[in-house]
Amino acid sequence: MQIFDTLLSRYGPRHWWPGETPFEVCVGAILTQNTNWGNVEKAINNLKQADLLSITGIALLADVELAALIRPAGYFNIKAARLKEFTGFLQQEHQGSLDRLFSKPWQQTRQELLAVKGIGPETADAMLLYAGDKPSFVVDTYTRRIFGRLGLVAADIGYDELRNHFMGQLTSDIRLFNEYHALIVELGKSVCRPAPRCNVCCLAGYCPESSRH
DNA sequence: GGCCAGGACACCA
DNA sequence: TGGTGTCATGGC
Repeated sequence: MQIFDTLLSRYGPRHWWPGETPFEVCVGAILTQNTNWGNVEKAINNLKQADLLSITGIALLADVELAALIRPAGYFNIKAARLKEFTGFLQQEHQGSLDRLFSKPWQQTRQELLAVKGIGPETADAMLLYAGDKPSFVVDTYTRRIFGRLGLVAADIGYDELRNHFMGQLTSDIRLFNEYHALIVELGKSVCRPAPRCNVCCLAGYCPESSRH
C-alpha cells in the first residue's frame, strides 16, 4: 500500500478507464494489446465516426471493413478477428448484452472470457475491472517490469502468480484495483523503459528481461 | 532508421 | 511444457 500511496500522491487519481461505455472499454481492451493507447484512440474514433461502435455494428461488419477502420491500432487483421469473436460470443451466449455477461459471479465470467479466442488474462481482467466493475486485479508488462526491478517479485513471474501477489495482499476493493493499475501504467509510461539490449548482462544472466531479447 | 507500445496465440522441440 | 516467431501501425 505504501507504493500505491506514493503513486497516488505523485500522479493523483487517474479516473480510468478512458472509455465512455462498458462496451467501448471492452473494445479498447482488445485494441490496446501490445499497442500504444494513442493509436487505439484513433481506431476507436474511426468506429465512432462510422457509427459502428456497438455489438451489432461490429458483428455485422465484414472482417476486412472492420480491419480497415481499426488499422491505426496495429495488428488490424488479428484484432478485427478478435473483436468479431468477442461480439459473436456476446450475441450467442448473452443475448448481445454486457449486463448479462457481468451479471453472474465474476470468477465465472472470467473463465468464459478466457475461453474466447483472442482474450487472454490481462484483457479479461481489464474487461472485468473497468467494464464490469468487478474486483479482478489487472497486471501488465509495466507491473511485471516495475515490481520485478524493485525486487518485490521474480522478474519472470507468471501472470496468475503476479496477480495473486496483489490480490492476496490488497483488500478486495474495486476502486483500489482500478486506481492501482492505472497508476502503475502511468508510472510505467513515464519512467520505466524496457531494459536496454546488453550482451554483457544478458549473457551473464543478470538482465531481468533477458528473455525478451 | 530503430525502438517501443496497457498481448495473445500458433508452432515446434 | 516452455521457448520462439508472428502479428503492424504510429510516435519519438
